[in-house]
Amino acid sequence: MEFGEYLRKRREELKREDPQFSVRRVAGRIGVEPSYLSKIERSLQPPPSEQTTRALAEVLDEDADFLLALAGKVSSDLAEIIRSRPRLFADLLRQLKDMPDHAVLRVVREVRDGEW
Amino acid sequence: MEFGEYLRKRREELKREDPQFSVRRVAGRIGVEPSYLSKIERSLQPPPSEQTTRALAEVLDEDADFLLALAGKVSSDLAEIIRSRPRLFADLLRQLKDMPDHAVLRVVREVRDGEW
DNA sequence: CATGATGTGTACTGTATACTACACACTACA
DNA sequence: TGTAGTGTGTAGTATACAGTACACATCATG
Repeated sequence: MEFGEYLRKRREELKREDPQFSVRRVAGRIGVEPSYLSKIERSLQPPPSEQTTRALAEVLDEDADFLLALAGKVSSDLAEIIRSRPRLFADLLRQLKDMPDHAVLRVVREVRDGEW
Repeated sequence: MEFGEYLRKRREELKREDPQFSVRRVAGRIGVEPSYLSKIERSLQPPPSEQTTRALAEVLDEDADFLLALAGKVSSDLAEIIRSRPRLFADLLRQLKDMPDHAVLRVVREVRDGEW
């Protein structure tokens, strides 16, 4: 699903329970013009900046990394991590690229549990 | 060290052994104007596009991921990997962010050697 | 039935990105 | 001494990014 399409679906869903989730109100809360948000939701504009996407994620109670991915972006803190040790993390990611989720999760878990 | 500074150092180093590595010749090989490359090397221009940075890496026999990192960028194939499973890889990277190289390398090695 | 809120269309803006084009002064060397 | 090559300065360009500003028609309701 596209970014705009997803956004509209999610916002409409929340709006059914709470009229606060109108285009205008949400636009107000994230600090952009209503017409701009409207266009984004209908894919007449490309996804907004990382900052605005993060604000949207917060308001719509969505995961920021997920929403940024839909927007075709990668969180700048992740980019920063990679840039700090590019060869190391590049190798790691290319290695894990096609591994099933559970295998990757195992790495996360083992590292977190300090088995190193 | 900055991108431009590094570039110049590396090119000059190669030039000492081979006059092919003049600003003009290198610019020609990577497909940009000499004055543009000159300005980049003196940090009068920001680092070039990913494509041009890759071409530079090839000509200067440098690691592309390393050079892209110096340029403040992340390889688009890595961004693509993250975007394919954003929450998974975001967790992974934030978890490994402060781990020493050898710990991460151990993961890379074990995955490569098929112990999964 | 007036009033407030809603979604959207049109037009425009400022800044950044990623360069090109060309002229110029200098150097090497045949 | 002229000619080929070198590095660099100035000026300009096309495209993308990230929006704003405002008017308009529609809808709901008190």
